[in-house]
Amino acid sequence: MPTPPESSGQATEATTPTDASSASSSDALPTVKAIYTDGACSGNPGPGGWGTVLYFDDGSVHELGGRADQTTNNRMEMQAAIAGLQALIATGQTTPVELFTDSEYVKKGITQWISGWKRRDWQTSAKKPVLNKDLWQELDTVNQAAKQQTGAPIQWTYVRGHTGNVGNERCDEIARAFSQNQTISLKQHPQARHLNA
Amino acid sequence: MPTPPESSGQATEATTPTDASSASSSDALPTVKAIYTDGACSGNPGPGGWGTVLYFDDGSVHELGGRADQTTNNRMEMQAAIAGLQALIATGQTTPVELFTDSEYVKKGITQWISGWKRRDWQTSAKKPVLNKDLWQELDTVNQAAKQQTGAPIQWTYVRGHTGNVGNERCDEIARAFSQNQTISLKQHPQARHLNA
RNA sequence: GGACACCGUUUAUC
DNA sequence: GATAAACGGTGTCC
Repeated sequence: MPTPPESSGQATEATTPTDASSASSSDALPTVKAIYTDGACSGNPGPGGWGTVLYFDDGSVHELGGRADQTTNNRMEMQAAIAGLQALIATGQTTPVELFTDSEYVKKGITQWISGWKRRDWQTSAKKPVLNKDLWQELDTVNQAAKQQTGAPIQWTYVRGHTGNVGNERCDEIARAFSQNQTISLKQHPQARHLNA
Repeated sequence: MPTPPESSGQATEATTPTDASSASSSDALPTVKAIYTDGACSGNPGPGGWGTVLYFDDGSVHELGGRADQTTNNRMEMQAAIAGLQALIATGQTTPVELFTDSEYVKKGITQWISGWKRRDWQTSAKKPVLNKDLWQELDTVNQAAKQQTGAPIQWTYVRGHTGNVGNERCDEIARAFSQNQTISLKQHPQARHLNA
């Protein structure tokens, strides 16, 4: 089983169902209703992983994950969101989506703080350089592209971590598995294989 | 364990080694090479603490700390420096010393700004009264006395805070402990007990 | 306008 | 216990 490449949206060990149970035999993808994301990092900084799950309106799901050898918790949280939005964009979907994260850093960063950072040329309110600027810009790009394509801004929703939320727990599982280089079976939508970056 | 008195150079809970390991059995103090200082203040203004470490040329150290119920960060930074120079003077040492602080306020205040303040009768360049004049005058006095005694001006050196500098980090620990009224063991040089004001 | 420091808060990751 | 990051504020000076 190949290890997923560094820090890229990548699916490992798809369950390869013999047939799509809920998607009938059509080639059309169901609609993405929700995206869950989470990041993990052993040591922080240290080896990290991220997990993302797309929930479709027919009840099916598509799971993604990735890793980085040396990273931080916050970067992995961002990567998870970037991968989710990239996959969403790849579906060509034109209806709005809600994205769930347990990171206030990611949620507030993309919805509140980023406008100030642009205004101040990527300086924090304390006049220090904004960290993870590369990923913030990437996230900003896909966030705007998703808004454009779906006709509505991504609805960013914070969910408290480790409180039993099924979507969040599953992403946590995926993220942690990738961060520890463990193999994990990702549920992959048969009509969504092309979403794996 | 008694709480140290308000705002005085005071040692708590000396390690009371059975013997001075590196100072042999002589009564002579080793030479102070460096003095580190730091201040802390919960709330700012609020309860504050300061920490000072004298580093001797034989590798031994002598630590000091103190607190104030209601003060500011800058006053505590100044107190730490005053205590360090008072202790230096008490040793009777006649060789030059370097003093490290992470406060540009203290460093520039004593090395650059104070001459202008005296010239302008303790008015800032904006014609407002210089604050903390009491401590500036005290610091000026010990700074000059130390220069006189050691034969060279104190070398005031700025060190960036929280960047892993061992001396600075230790002073930070002491200052914060005193500001929060926590007990902390100060390493005390056996031949330097009299340095505790 | 600039600089340094000192806090307070929040979430996550270990 | 510690790190990763952001926000808000004060203490002080030039």
